[in-house]
Amino acid sequence: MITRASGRRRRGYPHREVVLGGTGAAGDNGGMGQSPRRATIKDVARSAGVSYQTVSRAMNDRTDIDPETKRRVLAVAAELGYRPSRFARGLVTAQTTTIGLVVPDVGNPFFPEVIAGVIEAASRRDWHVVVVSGQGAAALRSLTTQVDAVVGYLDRTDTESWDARIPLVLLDQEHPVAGSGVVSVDVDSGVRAGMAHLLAAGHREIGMIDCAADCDRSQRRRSFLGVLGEHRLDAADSRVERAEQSVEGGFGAAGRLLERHPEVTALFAFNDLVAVGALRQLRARGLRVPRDCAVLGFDGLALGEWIEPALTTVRIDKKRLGELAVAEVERLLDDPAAQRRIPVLRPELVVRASA
Amino acid sequence: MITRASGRRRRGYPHREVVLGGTGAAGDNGGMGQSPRRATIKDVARSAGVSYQTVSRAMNDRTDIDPETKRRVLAVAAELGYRPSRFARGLVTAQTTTIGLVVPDVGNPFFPEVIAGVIEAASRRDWHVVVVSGQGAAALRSLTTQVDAVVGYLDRTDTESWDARIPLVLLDQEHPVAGSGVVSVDVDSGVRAGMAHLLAAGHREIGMIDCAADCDRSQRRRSFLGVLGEHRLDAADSRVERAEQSVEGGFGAAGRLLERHPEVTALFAFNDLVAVGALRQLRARGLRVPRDCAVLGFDGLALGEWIEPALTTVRIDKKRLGELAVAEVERLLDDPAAQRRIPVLRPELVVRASA
DNA sequence: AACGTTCACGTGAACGTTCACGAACGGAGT
DNA sequence: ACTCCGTTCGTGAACGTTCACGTGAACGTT
Repeated sequence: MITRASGRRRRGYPHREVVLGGTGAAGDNGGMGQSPRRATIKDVARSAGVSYQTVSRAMNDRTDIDPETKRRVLAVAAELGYRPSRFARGLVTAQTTTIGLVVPDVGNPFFPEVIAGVIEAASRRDWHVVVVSGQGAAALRSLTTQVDAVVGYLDRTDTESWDARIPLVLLDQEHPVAGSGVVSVDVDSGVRAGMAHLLAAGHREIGMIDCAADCDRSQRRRSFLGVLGEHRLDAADSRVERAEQSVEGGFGAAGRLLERHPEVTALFAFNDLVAVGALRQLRARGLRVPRDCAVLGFDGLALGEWIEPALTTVRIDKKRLGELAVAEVERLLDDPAAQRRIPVLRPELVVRASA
Repeated sequence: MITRASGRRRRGYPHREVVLGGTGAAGDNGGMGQSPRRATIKDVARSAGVSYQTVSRAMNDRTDIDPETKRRVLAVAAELGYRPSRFARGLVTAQTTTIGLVVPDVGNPFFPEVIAGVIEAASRRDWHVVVVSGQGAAALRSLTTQVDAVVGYLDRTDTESWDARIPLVLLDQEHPVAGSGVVSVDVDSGVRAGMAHLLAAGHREIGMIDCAADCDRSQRRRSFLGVLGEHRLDAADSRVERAEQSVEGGFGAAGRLLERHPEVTALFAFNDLVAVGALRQLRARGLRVPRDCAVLGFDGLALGEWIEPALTTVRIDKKRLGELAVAEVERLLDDPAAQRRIPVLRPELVVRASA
């Protein structure tokens, strides 16, 4: 009963892939690999001599289909390279929500831990997570059409062109954007806990390695200088050195700081990565940690306990940060106009060997 | 004011939404937290007194729309909490391909680096990446309906129930699955390079910390024992201790190994995380590295150069691993029946302080 | 012989969006 | 007056899938 030869070719009207191809033609599908048109369920049906519904039944392991028919349909589907369109399917079935996650740099171990937290929280809700890395603004735009909401560790500049078409939850951003949610970290209390520890150990000459100038998170420095001021200590800005958020950045900044202020006996770092760099700088200069100079990190990365000496740090519960962000997304998705009550995560001092 | 109300509506017949709208539930939107039905473009159109096409124009910043109309439509859309369905949109516009990435454990820094590689390679093609972590089988199934292909660092057991509905590319899996692609790592040559380094340094009593028993990657051990045999050295299996792939696992396994074989002067670890654990164990026992006992890692994680002593290791170019995997996906997507030529990644010995 | 039942399969109708058209309108130009 | 044009908007028709039915055959039951 296979009478497919005649009905095979449809009309000669130009399929609109050509028009739309303008978007994709730019980069991908390089060279010859042009697939003229993706096989649809109807192509399979026609080729197998059945109706599209029967194909659907075969593909989805449904009943009401003869095993022999099913086998034949599946064979034809395989031969044609048929893959059901997830868009068409998603349109008619229950739509699983997908959230985007934007992180600036997967190289910094902080973010993988946040990613893990977000993924875990999302999968508890049967949600999916699209992770994009690299510079925010472009990533944001490309996500907007693909996900139901975005969680992002973004700078202020990245969110400037946000159209608020879908909910956005910012992680630890000191400058919230109108119409977006925020999960905040109580940096001030964290810095104070860390500084209290340093002061209690007798340190009076404390330097800080802050993030780079283009980073818009200044709470750590403000709290740092605030604490010094409250204790009537020299709160000169010159004791604050800026660094890229990397081991190399911390290494260099610690070097510059020690050149200018050899008297410092403790270093407070913007994050653990920078702290590790500082640690290496101190070792390179033959200084013992913590005897000659103590080092205090921030973030509480796992690697802090693997290095020597183990890093004293202010830990942020990244799993929980992710969970809170996802919960915030859920709230925003349910009711975009809901009352804003910013969840705040309180960091915790973890005393190890380095301070 | 606009005087178009009468002229524009030629026939006032109720759009047949009435049938659908008959679900009275749709009316009480916003009462409880439950959103009974998501607002569609037609809801916005009706509420704003325009056609759905005009709403579409407003939402997509298109021309052919009066600024005033646009403003009103957008206001209505915001009020109704309207968000365009990405499925409906994806159905009609160019479908951006999305790939899933399954990694067993985001806690192991190896995977974030692979993730970064995959994401980077994907974004070069304007693709999206859905990252799922945790146990494979369930994750795989949930992904199948959401993505166009899957890249996974999976065990054999995870892929057993794979239906091959969409392409699957396995990372460094020694047991490929029928109908899936593979990106392989030439573990043997890596192990040999590392062992050659140890042997050249005079080590003869070499122990190994392998992965746990339920891990199906045995190439490292096979090559390790093979090299020993070729050099007429004691290739006793007793010098191979198994460990969970974590710092703690390596710590414990190194302890057990040293108890049984105090004579070993070098340790070859399954991966860098395990190697770091071994390093800690050695330090805990007062042994100097590499003088008393050398340590050789595998993977080439960034953290290897941050610790003390810096870890000598066999580096896998994870960026490239991701790139190859994505390229493989592209090939499979283009032509599922293409000739199989497994890309092989050759690791490289990085000599640092620990061996 | 007439009538239910089950099995295997086909037929409209959605789902929500964008695209290709065409139409109404006002303001010019001749 | 007429045509012509640009602006602004609406009307079908896709896109590819699943769902709720409907249908015909084969088979048994009354």
